[in-house]
Amino acid sequence: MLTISLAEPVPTPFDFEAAARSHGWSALVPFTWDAAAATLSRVQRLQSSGRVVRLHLREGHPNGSAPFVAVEVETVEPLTPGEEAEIRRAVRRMVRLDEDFSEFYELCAQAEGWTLRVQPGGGRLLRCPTLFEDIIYTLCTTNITWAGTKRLVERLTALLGEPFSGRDEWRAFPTPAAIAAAGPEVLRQEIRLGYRSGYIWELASAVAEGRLDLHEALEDPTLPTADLMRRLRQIKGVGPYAAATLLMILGRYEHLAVDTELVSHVSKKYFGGQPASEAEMRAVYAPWGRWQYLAYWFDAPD
DNA sequence: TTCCAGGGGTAGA
DNA sequence: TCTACCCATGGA
Repeated sequence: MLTISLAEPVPTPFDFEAAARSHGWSALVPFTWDAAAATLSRVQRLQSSGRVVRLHLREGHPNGSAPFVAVEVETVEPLTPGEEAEIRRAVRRMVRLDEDFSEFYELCAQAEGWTLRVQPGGGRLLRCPTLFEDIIYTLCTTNITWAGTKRLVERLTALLGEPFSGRDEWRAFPTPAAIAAAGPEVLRQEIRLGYRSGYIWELASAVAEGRLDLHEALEDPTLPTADLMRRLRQIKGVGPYAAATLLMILGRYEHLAVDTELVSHVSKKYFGGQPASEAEMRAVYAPWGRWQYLAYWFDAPD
């Protein structure tokens, strides 16, 4: 077994722990968060080669040099340059090293009467290495408790994910091809994805067969958000909540994901525990414009 | 037993 | 665009 160390440069300010932990994704396998070591780990199957590696990310502690994310790669064989490049891209995507939050920070500094829990360098919400994985995670958060979401993702990974170095307990998130090959009945009866089974199987099949290129269709920074929203809603199983969540994943924060958590928070904090209409709830965060998802996300409970 | 969860599709208006 | 109604599963 080899351990290869990489250092990925980060923008300033940057808060690694906030990036890893502000979003619930870090609690979904194959992510694990080690609080004592402040380390985010993930078993990862590299798309370029099919090799499965383990990644361990933590904050670099430079002596006078530029800050970085320290990446340890556990691998059975040395990495090719292509594999190393893929890992660096995955790290940059996961903790959003290429996203500019300066306007959001300025708004936070000027926002009187708001108590947003954002530290300098915060605001980054963890993503998966690929959009496909983010979409499956998101579909597993609809109409279910958070404990249920964790169970679904655990079973999906345990049954269909590829193990790292023969270790059953360390499996990568399943590929579209593995989910497609399993078929909707396995998803329904063994992984117990319920009514999500058909949606997830359809999406995985479309990606595996090359009928849908998620990166090409949805990760185009020049595409207007309204068009992105339309494309996301064409995915079966993606409704208003999931689409807004995925727009957040894509770095577009102008739509609120209205779910029971948001309803509960807004009712308690702004309406004295009384019910409010969706329009009234949206109006609370409307002043934040294209940053309203983050304003809600980091809004202090009371 | 019943309700409902970090909702969404479909049909019908 | 809005509203009923149905959809699987599991915890409370």
